[in-house]
Amino acid sequence: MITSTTDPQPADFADVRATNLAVVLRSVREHAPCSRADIALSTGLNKATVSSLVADLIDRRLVRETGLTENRVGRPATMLVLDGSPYAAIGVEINVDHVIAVAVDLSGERLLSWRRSFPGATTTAAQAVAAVAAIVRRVVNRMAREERQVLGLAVGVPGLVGADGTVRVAPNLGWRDADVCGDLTKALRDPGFPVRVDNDANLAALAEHRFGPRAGTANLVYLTGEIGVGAGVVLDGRLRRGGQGYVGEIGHIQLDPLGAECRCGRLGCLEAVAGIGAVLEHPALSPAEVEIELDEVVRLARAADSRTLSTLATVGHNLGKGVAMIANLLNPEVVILGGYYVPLAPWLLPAVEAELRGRTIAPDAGGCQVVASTLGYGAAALGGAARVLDSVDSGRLPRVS
Amino acid sequence: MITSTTDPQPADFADVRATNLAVVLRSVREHAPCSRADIALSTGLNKATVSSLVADLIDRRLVRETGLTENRVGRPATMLVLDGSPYAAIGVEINVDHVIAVAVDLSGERLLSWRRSFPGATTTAAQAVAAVAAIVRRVVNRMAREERQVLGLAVGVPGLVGADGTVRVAPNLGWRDADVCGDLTKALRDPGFPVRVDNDANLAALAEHRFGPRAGTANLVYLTGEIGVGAGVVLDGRLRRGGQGYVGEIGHIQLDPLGAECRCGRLGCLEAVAGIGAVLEHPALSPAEVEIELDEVVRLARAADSRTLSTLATVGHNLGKGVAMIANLLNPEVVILGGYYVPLAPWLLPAVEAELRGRTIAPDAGGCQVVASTLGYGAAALGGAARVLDSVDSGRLPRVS
DNA sequence: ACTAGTTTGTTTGGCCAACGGACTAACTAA
DNA sequence: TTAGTTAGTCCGTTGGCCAAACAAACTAGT
Repeated sequence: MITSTTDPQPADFADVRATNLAVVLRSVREHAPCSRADIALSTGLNKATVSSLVADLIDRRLVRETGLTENRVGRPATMLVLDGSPYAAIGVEINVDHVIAVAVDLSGERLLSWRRSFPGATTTAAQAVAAVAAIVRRVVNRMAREERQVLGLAVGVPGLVGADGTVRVAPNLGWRDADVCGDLTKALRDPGFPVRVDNDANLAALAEHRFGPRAGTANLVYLTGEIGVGAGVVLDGRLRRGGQGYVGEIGHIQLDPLGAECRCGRLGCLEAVAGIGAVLEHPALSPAEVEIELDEVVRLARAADSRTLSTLATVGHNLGKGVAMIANLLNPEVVILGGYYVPLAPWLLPAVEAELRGRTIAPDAGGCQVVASTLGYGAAALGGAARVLDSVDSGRLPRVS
Repeated sequence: MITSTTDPQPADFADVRATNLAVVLRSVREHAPCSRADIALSTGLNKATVSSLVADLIDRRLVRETGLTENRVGRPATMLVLDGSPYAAIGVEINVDHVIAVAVDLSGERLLSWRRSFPGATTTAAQAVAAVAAIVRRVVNRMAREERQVLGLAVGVPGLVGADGTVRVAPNLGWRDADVCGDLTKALRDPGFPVRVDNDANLAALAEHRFGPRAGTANLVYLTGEIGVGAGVVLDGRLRRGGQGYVGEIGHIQLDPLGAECRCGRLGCLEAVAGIGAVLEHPALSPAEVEIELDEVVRLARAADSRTLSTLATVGHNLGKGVAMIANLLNPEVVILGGYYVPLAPWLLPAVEAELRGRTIAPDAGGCQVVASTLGYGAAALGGAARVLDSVDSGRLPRVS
């Protein structure tokens, strides 16, 4: 059955065409290299229809023919692959002290991955927007030199982002009601591609959903382990944002009424008892110092320093409470730990899993697994690119040249 | 754009037709009585197309012409309404000591609402299935006498229900791994309509989503207040079930590590500190006794008995912690309190709202409101019927006779 | 009463996209 | 060389939407 996202939308031929173009595009992405006959078989579309759709995709330079099969019975098949060269999707993430920009081609191949530090300790929204605009302009120029058309840009911000791309609150950046999307669009002056702003955890979840080892998992949750803790939630194959776009704000849920005081003033927030701050000795460090001290923690843990191990176990158990909450409420197939949790995962995961299993009412934790992200730093930026590719995959193809 | 629920599904004409039939059907449901021209205007479909679609719906007896407009300029319009008479949707809920069966017609009009108590104190799955089969047979007979075709049946069970309709665990019923859906289908012997089993909170959420005062709200959460506490979650307009169907199992999330002991053996579960058990004096009562004692609590609260008010305030604050968790993680537009929470709502809601506002990181609680359900007992049964109507609305129309 | 204007809903013809089957193309195997 | 196999195109058909013309049935104004 056809089901439109916004319900009362009628369908016509154009929709059928767009749907089937997207189906074929996804099929090529999944099975490349493959022949038209393969696509017809795997999608159930008629061979003639597939030929027509593929011709259309080739016209749009989304798909490319690449040689023939050999040494097989029957007529050789002309193989199809996604055409990587003519397009690019850009993702950016804004962090406390730096921005990361990533560009990928249509097949998800990473074209570039740039990082730029902010000069000062704190950054206003306007400064950040200027920095993002600058780096994006450079990326766009690079793409233009490679004769790629930019399909879109998505920017991840650690904070509450409304549906319109306005940043309502970003505690770690100190922002409030900043129209990042509007300002950025203005700063880029008629960029010719859509610009979107989203929560960093949301985009990182999308990155895992498209590029991670568990790509394609219909229900997954990504937990950021930065200064703050947030979650990106994919349910039934799509990112869920809720009524105002604030899904996954798990950082200040109280785990223990008698727990440590959080930066937000409340007691026992997940962020306070299971955030990176609970791992390190000295609170309120700069990001660079955090990394240094984190390395030291890893070194001590490797050396089986008992105090470090006990701290990590405590944090792991606290984190496990949070993961169990997610498992009970959202029943994902997998919860992916990102950010600073990744290097600490060997010591955190046992405690997390123990808590998860002990606290979920569903047998076997509802089939929920916990893993550390393998995407590395810049997951949200990569997710921004995934966001752009998603919109292509769901049928917003670039106009034929 | 057309977006299929299971992604790689290609579309063809039949899909366009089914989509547009459903669009017109929903339009009639929403704007009835209305003319073909009204539908064309509101859906954007062509007048000719609407005529053809309406003719099809009339053939299927889903829609009926009802008189002409008068005293208006121009040719009088033939008004259309949903045809209530030829179909029925059945919903059933299984409770600890009784079952409730509800039938509604296509327009949601309630045709009957039957309740049947179980004889013994406890009921096995087999006994319950037999009782449900018996009451459903009687409902089906009644519908047959009224010459209605039964479109489907959905049964709500308070427990973990897998995607296949198997009840994995139902603590309050004492069931484990009961194939309720399979057994019920067998007991009904080729019923000629689809039989589904779902979690009671899920169905109640659907009931609110279709019939409640906040019907149509894209993101809502229903909280059951029975012996156990569970949540049904509607996000982006659809019920979300997660990986194995266990979304919303909030009852045994720990609110306070030092809280009261729960029936599950853990400490400080939501169910233990905010369930109905925390309101009443005597734990482990039979459902009938609970109702009696609940009436007494309401009486005392009305009389401003200070101990009762303080108990309710405590429970309200605890419940508020749970609602805040939901608001932070899922960001719904509304959380609806059901079951035993409804009569207690006047005393619970102030505390719940205070906690909600104090514990949500998003400004204004992310736009989340808390209200008491107005659907009364049998919400899950009504939701079962809603589940059946949903599948009609999304395009699974009954075959033309 | 008659005409002009308005609105409804049907009819007609055109268009578009998918489909099935026939057909051509290009290979392997014997 | 021939038979068999597989790939992809061509062509006529089908089905559903659309635009526009048209018929139907009313009100309003003279």
